[in-house]
Amino acid sequence: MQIYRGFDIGSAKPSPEERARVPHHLFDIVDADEEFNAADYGRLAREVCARIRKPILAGGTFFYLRAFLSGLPEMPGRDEALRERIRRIAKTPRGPARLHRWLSKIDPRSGRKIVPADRHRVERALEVWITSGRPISSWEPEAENELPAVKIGLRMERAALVTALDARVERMYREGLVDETRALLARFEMTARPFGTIGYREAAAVVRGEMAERDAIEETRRRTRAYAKRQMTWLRSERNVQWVDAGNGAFAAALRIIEENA
RNA sequence: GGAGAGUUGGCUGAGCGGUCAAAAGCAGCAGACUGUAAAUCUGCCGGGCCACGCCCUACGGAGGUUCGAAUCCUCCACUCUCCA
Repeated sequence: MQIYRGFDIGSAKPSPEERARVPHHLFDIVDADEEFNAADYGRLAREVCARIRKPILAGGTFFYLRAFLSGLPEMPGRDEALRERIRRIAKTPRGPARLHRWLSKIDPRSGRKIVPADRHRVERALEVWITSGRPISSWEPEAENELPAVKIGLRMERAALVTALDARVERMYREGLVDETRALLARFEMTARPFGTIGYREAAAVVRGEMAERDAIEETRRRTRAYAKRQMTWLRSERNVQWVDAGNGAFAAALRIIEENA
């Protein structure tokens, strides 16, 4: 989210002061209507990190982290025209089931792993098949060549986390998330990707008069909590994570871990 | 004071004699994650078991009708709307 120019409040970008103090990279690098994905991020991040002595990655988009640390298999990229065709089929009555049957036929392994309702994954798997003639599951991830890194996971008691999350959403709306969204909607199509994300999806509904701000805040809080939970799930299965309690001592504890591993 | 509507699992809310431990959504918990990833999706979700079957407790309370009730009847309690 923070790669998108103009999507500042809802993506909780660090302030200009913070960014002046510590050089930040790969923030504000694309507009909302430009195509950008995890593979792009992984490539760019590797380039940037090669120039930096001690790069620190901060964030919770762990798929992007993986794309950076481990890289994604060398398979075909995104084909917008093709995706459009697949999506058209998906919109027909029994579309999703048909697409999934097709997938199961050309790639039984993916058919088993991906459920028909998971439209993004069904779409991508078919896209890879159509453009390359190879099932997506035949591309093995590069074996164990993860970039060396010290992984520090912040940990917080659930109740305190929820309180902090709620306050964060409240603050975003107070700081003008709806106005920011209105201005962005004037520049980009409503279908642009970032308008579908937590915070912006609801703020956009407010701008369009489809949702009361109170309800939008509630919905954004809900989705934020669910997102935090997904991040925890991901982090729990991530290997070699060193856990640090969030709060006052966190920074010092993290530094200690980094020095020990230097 | 009169007329009507309602009381369902943590919440919202279906059900209107059996197939109901009770739809659906939310919340909660767990999980997945190969180019949309702050996206997309999955499972569990009253309790207890020697668990693909059984037991217990459940649909405001107490009785009743029935082979059988969340569903019908009676009374009670509470809530809401309208008329006074």
